[in-house]
Order: sequence, then structure tokens, then C-alpha cells
Amino acid sequence: MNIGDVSRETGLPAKTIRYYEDIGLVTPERKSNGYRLFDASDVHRLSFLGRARSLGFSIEQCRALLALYADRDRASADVRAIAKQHLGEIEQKITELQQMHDTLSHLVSCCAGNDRPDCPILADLGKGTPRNHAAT
Amino acid sequence: MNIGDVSRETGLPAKTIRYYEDIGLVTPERKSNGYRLFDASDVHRLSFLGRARSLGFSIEQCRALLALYADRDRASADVRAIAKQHLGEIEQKITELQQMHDTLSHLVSCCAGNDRPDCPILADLGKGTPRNHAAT
DNA sequence: CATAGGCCTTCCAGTAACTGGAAGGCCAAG
DNA sequence: CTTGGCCTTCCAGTTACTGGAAGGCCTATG
Repeated sequence: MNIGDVSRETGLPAKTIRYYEDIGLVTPERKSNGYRLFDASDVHRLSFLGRARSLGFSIEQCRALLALYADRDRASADVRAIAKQHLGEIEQKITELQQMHDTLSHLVSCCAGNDRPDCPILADLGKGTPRNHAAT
Repeated sequence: MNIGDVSRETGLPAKTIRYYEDIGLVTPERKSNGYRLFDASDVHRLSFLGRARSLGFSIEQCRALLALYADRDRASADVRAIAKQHLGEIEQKITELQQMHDTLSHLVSCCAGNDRPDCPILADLGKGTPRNHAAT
């Protein structure tokens, strides 16, 4: 298969697939004309990558997961450890975003949003050093 | 004030402050020895930036907010629009992360995490093209 | 046979918002 | 006069791609 076919099949942009080759996540053959030649296992790896990335795993985590995927003697605990660590990062981010959301939506609800200049959002951002992000 | 004092006062790393100068968000004076000389209004701008960034506003949004902050004829609606747009982005991200979290925590809970190789996390990632991220 | 369109190739540069580090100047204290 | 702690600039790296230029290959049609 050519890269275009693989792109269609996996949903990954051709650019991304080339990039994944650059960083060693896939190693397709080459035809005599220089075109990449992907076999079923390349496509499978790329689909795996697409799904892992869509779950937010970093490239390095994906690399580790692929290695474990290929290792028939792996321990599922190793996989689980990576996933749990990532889960922790996700939870951390959600917490931070939720915090931002609460503060900001409070400020937005306090702002008249008209043509007058007085604005509680700017007032809060311009306040002295104390970071008081909670609603009162 | 020297950059170190400002750093202590605002909580921003000196590197970041220099970067903000590079991209035109602050424009401190210079002493004869080449050192940056910050006055109270610089420090105030930097504190504003720190708070806006901690709420997740992008640098460009911060630039716009600073301009509005300085504009005594601003309309609060303009500020509110920026904040609401950002709020939408935050909500979007939270939704995505929540989705990842649900899928992944389900998979993690299904994985024994022992020294055996069978692992539902890898099994799911290795599945055919359908993206079936929901718990059954 | 020429050419047009659609594939493919490589390489360079840019994104966001910093961060790390090297090389070197300035200044106050001991 | 040297030591330590500031400060300066500049260069490179981070993450995971993405856009674009310049050019080769391949097929079909006039």
C-alpha cells in the first residue's frame, strides 16, 4: 500500500505517518521508485498509534505501549502502570481546568458585557498579588 | 527594580519576564549598565499577565486583555467576549479529557495488572479500526 | 508524444510558551 | 583581588505535528 491508502485506512494524515517513520515508530519498506510500501502490520501499528494518541498517550508512552504490545512475555502490570500514570495526568488536568472554569465562569457571569468600561473580569486580573480564584 | 526583584514579586521566572519583553508585553527601561529597570506599572502588567495566564488565557488573548485594560473607553462586552470564548475552549477540553478518562479508567479497571501477558488495554488499542471508547 | 492531474518524495520552517545552558559583564563583601 | 550572586545575550530544545516549496513518478487522454 502507498501512504495515501494507509492514510485513508487509518485516518492519520500522510504527514503524520511520515513523521512517525522519522521518529522510528514504523519502518515501512521502500519500492524501487522511492515510494513507501506499507504492509498489514505497519497499518496495524499505525491504527494502534492512532487509538493510543486519541486517548491522550504521549508519543513516548505510545512507543512503550507498542513495545509491550509486541512482547509476548510482557506483564500486564507494566501496561497498567503506564495507563494509570496517564490517567493521573488526565485527572490532574481536569482538576486544573475545572478550577479555571469555575473562576472564569463566575467572573463572566458578573460582567455586564455592555458598552460601559467597568468590568469585573479586568478588575480581578488587575488586582494585587493575591490569587483569589474562588467564587465568594 | 531589577528583574530578580520583579520575579520574586510576581512569581514569574526571570526567563519568562525576558520572554514577555521579547514579544512586546512589557517594555522596561534600561539602566546604564544594561540591566532592565522595572517600575510599578511594569510589575502591575506582569502580575496581570501572571493571573491571566494562570486562568489559561493564551498569550494573544492576554495581549488583547492588556490593551483593553489600558483602554479607559473600552466596552466590557469586548472583555466578556474574550473570556467567554476562552471559557468555551476550556469546556471543550474538559469534555475531551473526561471522555479519555472514562475510556481509560474502564480499561485500567479491567486489567489484572499482574505478571501475565494478557491485557485488555493492549487488546483494545490493537483492535480493528472502529473507535469504540465507551464502556459496554 | 506531450501534457495534465494526482500521487509521491525530501527538506525547511513554523507553531506555543517557554526552559536550559553557555559565555561573559557588573557589583558588593571580605 | 577574588568570590558569589546578580545581570546580560544568544542558541538550542521541548511536543507533536503542520504547511509549503521544489521536484520526481505514473496514468490517462488528446
